[in-house]
Amino acid sequence: MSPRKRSRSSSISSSDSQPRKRQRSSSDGSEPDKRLKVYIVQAKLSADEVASLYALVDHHSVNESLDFELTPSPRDADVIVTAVHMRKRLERHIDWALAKEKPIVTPDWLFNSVSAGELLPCGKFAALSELHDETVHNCPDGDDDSDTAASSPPTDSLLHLRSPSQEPAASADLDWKSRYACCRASPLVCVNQHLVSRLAIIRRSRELEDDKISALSYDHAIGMIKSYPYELTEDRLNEVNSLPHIGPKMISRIEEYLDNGDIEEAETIANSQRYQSLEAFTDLYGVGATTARKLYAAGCRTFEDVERYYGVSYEDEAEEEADLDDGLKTEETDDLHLASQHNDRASQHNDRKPPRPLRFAKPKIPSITPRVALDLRDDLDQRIPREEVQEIFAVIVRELNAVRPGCVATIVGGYRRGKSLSGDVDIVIGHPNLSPTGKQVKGLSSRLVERLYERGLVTHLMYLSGFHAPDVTRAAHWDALEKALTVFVLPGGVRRRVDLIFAAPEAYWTAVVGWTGSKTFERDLRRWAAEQKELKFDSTGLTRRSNGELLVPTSEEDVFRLLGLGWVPPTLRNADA
DNA sequence: CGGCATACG
DNA sequence: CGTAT
DNA sequence: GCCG
Repeated sequence: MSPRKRSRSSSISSSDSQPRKRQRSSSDGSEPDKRLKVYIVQAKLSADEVASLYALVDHHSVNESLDFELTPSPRDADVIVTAVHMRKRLERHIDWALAKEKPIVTPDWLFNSVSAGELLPCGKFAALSELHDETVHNCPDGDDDSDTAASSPPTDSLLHLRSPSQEPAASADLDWKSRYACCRASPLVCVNQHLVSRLAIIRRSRELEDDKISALSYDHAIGMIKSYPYELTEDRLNEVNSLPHIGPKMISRIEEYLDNGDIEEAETIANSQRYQSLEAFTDLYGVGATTARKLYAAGCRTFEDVERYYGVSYEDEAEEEADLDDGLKTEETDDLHLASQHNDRASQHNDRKPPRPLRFAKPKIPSITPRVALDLRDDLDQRIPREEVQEIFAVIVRELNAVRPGCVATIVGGYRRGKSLSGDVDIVIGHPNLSPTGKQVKGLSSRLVERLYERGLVTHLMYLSGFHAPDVTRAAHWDALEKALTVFVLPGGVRRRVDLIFAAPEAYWTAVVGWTGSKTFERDLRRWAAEQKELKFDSTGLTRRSNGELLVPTSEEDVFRLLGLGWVPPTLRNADA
């Protein structure tokens, strides 16, 4: 019942000079330095909103005049933040009786409180009108006086929130002439997108033909053009010619494009049987460029050929199969009772209908085999609309909270960069309240995946990992990251690739940055860290090259700060074609 | 002329 | 060799 | 294929 009164004002913060405008009216003083516990209902929040809110709470968890902390359970919360506005919807996350005892506010309350530098009255931010009065009464700011004082600067929080379209201003020191993609603004679609798409064909061909270095050069050139802010014309050629990563070869490509509206080699490649076949084969999970070339060399041109190839080889031709199997991943993980691999003929039957628990053993989650990959292709090659990404995310968050309440999750990958259609769903899951070294982190991945499998939501497990730090100094954090690459399906839906990345608290923000992409953006982040800052950046974190010191960012912006980089919003990290 | 991101199964 | 960004 |  009693709303927690914050009584902390003895801040070490130097920026604390400003007297608090609004004193705790009823400072019962009994509460010693209690931080304001915030529970965030993730439902109906976009990945960016969740990330922003988390950043906000996290950033203001120490050393600020406002100090928040995340709480795993709504029961312990001093305030509940949600974008849900309907009772029914909220009841799926919070018991109604409990809800009546708490202030239930919109994310704007948090944002505006932070910009105002004080806890604002809740009245204007009640998430459910039905609970307006309770919210006002339980508000952690002064006691009541609902909306009167809210004349402050409430609206239009300066802080970023909302959908990816309403990003915060990109920082001023972005420079489209930089040789690092992480210093430039790369929109999803650029003004010279058609040229980019032509170069991307050549790039892809180089990759399929195992010319990685040439492919890399095209990646760099494409990245430069993606962030070049003007439409390319003859009179801009000089300028473009002086850009990093644009050399003689690229310039000649561009000139040809300006002259003819296309690039001949790109056309030729795109029309070639070989390119089309290789491209198609690599759509199969587990088939990369090398295997694709092998299949082509073996005479395959279409999926039917591949189907026949594997089908035949599985039934009858053991020898021929051995060759290709080398290129297809298959290893058993004991942890999770993976189904036996394709080498085990007996497992071939259970492809399509997974969740049939065997009587005596724990159910085994089917893993990837060439046969499975062929069966999954029809589903997995369909792209995923943003709405469904959110739906999948909601389900995962729901199940996650059943397995371990209080986890924080955010959608990363292409979705976060603003793509309207995604190839898969990438979710970074944090454990804000688990101790870094605690065992509670470990195994969360398998427990969640098992649960999803039992409920028929996960049909296959392509990959599962714990994390092993390469560095001795990180021995204590050897389980800082776990990955589960799954095939996920909503009831009656299309099967989708869903990647779950579990990050220990100290690795959370680097994991978010690392998994938001794009690929070229990430490579350049690492190059920048190494070449310009003597830092090492990987998904587990940032380390100082000299002494191996692990730097722990407290927000996504902090990652950029620590790297000495200006902020690049996720939607401007689309350095790839 | 060496290097090009980084790690894991 | 494959996977991920 | 381009950079330092």
